[in-house]
Amino acid sequence: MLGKTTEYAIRALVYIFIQNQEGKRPGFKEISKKIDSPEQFTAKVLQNLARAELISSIKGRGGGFFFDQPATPLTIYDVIRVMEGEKFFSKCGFGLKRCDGESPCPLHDDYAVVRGGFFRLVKKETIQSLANKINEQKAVMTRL
Amino acid sequence: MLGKTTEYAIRALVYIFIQNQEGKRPGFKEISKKIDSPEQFTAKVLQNLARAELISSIKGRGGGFFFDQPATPLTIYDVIRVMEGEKFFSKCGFGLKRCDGESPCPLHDDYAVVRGGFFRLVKKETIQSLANKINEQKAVMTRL
DNA sequence: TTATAAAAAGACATCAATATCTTTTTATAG
DNA sequence: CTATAAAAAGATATTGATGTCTTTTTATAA
Repeated sequence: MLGKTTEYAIRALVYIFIQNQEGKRPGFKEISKKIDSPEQFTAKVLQNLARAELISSIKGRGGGFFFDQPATPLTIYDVIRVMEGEKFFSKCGFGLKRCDGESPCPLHDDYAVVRGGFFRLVKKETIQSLANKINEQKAVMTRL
Repeated sequence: MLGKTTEYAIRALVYIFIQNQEGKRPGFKEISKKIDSPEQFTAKVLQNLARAELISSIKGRGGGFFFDQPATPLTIYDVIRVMEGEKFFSKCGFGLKRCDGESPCPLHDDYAVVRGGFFRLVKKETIQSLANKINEQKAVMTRL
């Protein structure tokens, strides 16, 4: 479904958010260790997230990654949009270049339902809500 | 969602099925033209589908691709399983190597619902049902 | 039995996603 | 001001998905 790069992004954001709650600003080495992702590649992903202004970063001693507005919910939808692009949510399931109610592919109607469910999911869940589940030990961050 | 290769496979199967209904056995050149896919690559995809016994093929003059048992429904699920592998349906949405009710990722429950919807879709729809929609002009095979 | 048509097979080629390595820039501590 | 810590940037590498080209095998028709 999502590319690895997007998965790293979501996991990294959740980890950063949780660390921020404790007043810390983790760096990419720590993050990659904790979310089980390749170190340098994670640095690139974090760079992209910072450029897209989903997070902020500070260079130099004591630097790291953090949320400027931790109270503002950041939906998984927003993360996917930044990482995968907008068309991710509209691509035809049958592979047609164009596909709509006017001249639909044979999967169009059923696929619209499933996609709608996915859309609601990523609009409902946020980095904050995922972090809460982990804080409340209703979910885990990693697993061997 | 699905890889291009799988999309070509599904479109090709639907086209072959429709042609078979008219007593014809299309070859890969005709198929690739009609489903808008690269010619040689489509030949490889068809080879794989034949090796997996989802279709049969005949070499030589008058040869081409066809369904041995056109009356036996072939689900989209079966096609995806052959093309993408079984794990396609169980991969964790958050990217964890293992993820289940015991120690779920923070997307687990919501994701299970969406995936369930997708699973029902691909188990319900078949090459035959897609072909019917096209025959009845309720859907189209390609679009520029 | 030879020419032809078609799929199968094998070898490459290209491109995007994923990943690593090195150098540069920036900030802070001492 | 110098050493150090950290992110940013640039260059390169690897891998898997996608795509092409050439040769081989198989079947049929004439």
